Amino acid sequence: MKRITIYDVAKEADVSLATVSRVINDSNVVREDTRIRVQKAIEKLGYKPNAIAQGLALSKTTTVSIVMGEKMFPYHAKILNGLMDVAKIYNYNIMFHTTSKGISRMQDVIESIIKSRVDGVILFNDNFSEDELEVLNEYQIPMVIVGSKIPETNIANVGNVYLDFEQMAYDLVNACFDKGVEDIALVEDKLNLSMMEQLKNGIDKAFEEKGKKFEKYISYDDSYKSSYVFLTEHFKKMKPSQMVITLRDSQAIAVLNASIEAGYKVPDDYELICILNNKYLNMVRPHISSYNIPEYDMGAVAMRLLTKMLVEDKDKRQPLNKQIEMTYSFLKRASVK
Amino acid sequence: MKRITIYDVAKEADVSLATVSRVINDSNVVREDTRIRVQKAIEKLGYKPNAIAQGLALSKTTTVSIVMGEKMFPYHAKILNGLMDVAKIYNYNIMFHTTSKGISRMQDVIESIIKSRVDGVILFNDNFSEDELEVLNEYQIPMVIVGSKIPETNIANVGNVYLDFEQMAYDLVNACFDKGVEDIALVEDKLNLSMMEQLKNGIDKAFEEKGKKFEKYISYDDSYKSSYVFLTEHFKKMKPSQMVITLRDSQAIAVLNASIEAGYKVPDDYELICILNNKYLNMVRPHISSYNIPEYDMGAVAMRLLTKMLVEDKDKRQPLNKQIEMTYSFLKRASVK
DNA sequence: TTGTACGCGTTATCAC
DNA sequence: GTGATAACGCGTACAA
Repeated sequence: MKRITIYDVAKEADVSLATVSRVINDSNVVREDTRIRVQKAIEKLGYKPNAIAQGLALSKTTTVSIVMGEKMFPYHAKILNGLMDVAKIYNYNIMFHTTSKGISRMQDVIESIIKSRVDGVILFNDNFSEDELEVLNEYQIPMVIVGSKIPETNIANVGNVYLDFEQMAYDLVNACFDKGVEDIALVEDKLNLSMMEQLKNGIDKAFEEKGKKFEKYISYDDSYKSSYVFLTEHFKKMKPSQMVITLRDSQAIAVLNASIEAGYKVPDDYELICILNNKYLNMVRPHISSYNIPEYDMGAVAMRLLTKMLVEDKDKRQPLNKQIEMTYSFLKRASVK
Repeated sequence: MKRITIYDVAKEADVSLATVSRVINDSNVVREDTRIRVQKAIEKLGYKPNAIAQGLALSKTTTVSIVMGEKMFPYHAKILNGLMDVAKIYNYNIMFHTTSKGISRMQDVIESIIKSRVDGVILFNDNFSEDELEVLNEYQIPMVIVGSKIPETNIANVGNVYLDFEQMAYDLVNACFDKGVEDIALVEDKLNLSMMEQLKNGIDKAFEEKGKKFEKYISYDDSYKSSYVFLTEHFKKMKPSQMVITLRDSQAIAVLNASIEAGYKVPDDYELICILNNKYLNMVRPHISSYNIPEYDMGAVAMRLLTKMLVEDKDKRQPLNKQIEMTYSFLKRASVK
């Protein structure tokens, strides 16, 4: 079966291809009866415009790339839903790229993004360097980084939709101080080191202001099969801090299980908070406290920001605010007093 | 900054664009010194071939679409990893589409797949009808369906990488019968009705062969906030079956929590199995038994099959086996005796 | 080995 | 309102 083109439709409807093109693109200069004739021809032949040819002719692909660490999949699910839903509204196609840790595959991803001539890029703040942003910037590809706050940069055309995790941690620690809780631990998550750093910065700052030094950053090397295995050992030797903070459910539940099996009780012996919320925190006993993060909205806002950036050139009325901070709230559950 | 094209490179290297094209595509007919000259020009100008134009010239986009239900993201993460890794090996780009339940957005997805002129499609066996496959087939788009077994179809160009969930359930129930366990329940999962049906078919078949009828299909309507809420009520009124089977972790953990809180003990009072494995099954107590499903491999095999199908026309040596059944094994954990 | 010219399927700018 | 025709950027027979 021959791929049918705009020429075939033109012949079938006995018009020129220009007219067919007009019908496709809803140009209102075409007479009603010819429009109908063309529509019928399109129907009859099952014609679908070739987006590739359109892309070439318009220098616009109506496609945006999304780049995500391959292990972050389950954790970014809701953000992705937000991204996809808004993309659908604006009729954007999505090219999806994953980066694997270790070997810097980010280079390859960037390469294919540039070759694909996508109109814009959404980056998760997992794993990329400023240099890599610089490359995308040279090729004039607008991008939005979603997740955590990125450092000040002089790269143009970069948006950022974020939560201020540093502030979150800072406030949390100060709230602890107010309650007289000063023995605070933070469990490392190797999957998202940039977020860990921001949390740690916030905690450090709070401690410093108190004239103290934060020293309970719980880290472990890869020789442990899992954080649970490590923590089981850990709690044999020492008791949990008064307040234990983790980033993801896995670490939180590992802390909970390991400590319970070591004879500790939550929240009587210590309190536990997991920064990133998900349903599993409610499936364990006691339920683990967390933060209500507007994940879906972050995705939706990020994609909407990107679409705005894509039309910014043509539509230079007012400067676009490209730094959007999202808000959160604390979800108090049984794991804290 | 002007988008630089193959012409710019040609001028810079003082050759024709044909030669540049040859260098890009590793044609070995080009002399070494001119190749180097061209390479240098490419470097200097930062030229990246326009994949859109290539796609138009070659009628080939080197892109495949992946279609998935938007809620299935966390559950298909590993399959997706397999898909992405193999796609990367073959240098395929990925267009990502999600379908939402309710309003049949699948139509829109198919529309954009056709327009995009992707070379092939990977479909998760979540939510699509035979009619929709038929449309893709009319447009000659090779596709591979991954997940569960699809019914016999006379649609050409369809591959299937699957687990035989019906057989799995059938074998499981018979194993129960052998142990004298005949009171078996299956908890519904509305997120994946096609898999549920296959499981139910297997159970029905085993019961029928025993001259009995399977009647404990535990279903609940959407008025319940969650399966946990429903099950909490449920176990107040009746005790768990000897063997409870669920599809996903959420239901399994809901059963576990609700039953424990109702005073039952696992596996003493009843046994529990969750078909789809994941790490959370090991985070609850007791650990929930499950099946070891080669998810990553399913993705990898599916993508590899698709790439083979894409070159099949040119390379018609032997018929390709497009029905690939994957194997699984039982993961016995503390939730069974 | 290299260059010329055409085709890939559209959109947009002209004329008419 | 409609129809030629030149882009868009590249691959590739064919010619040189």
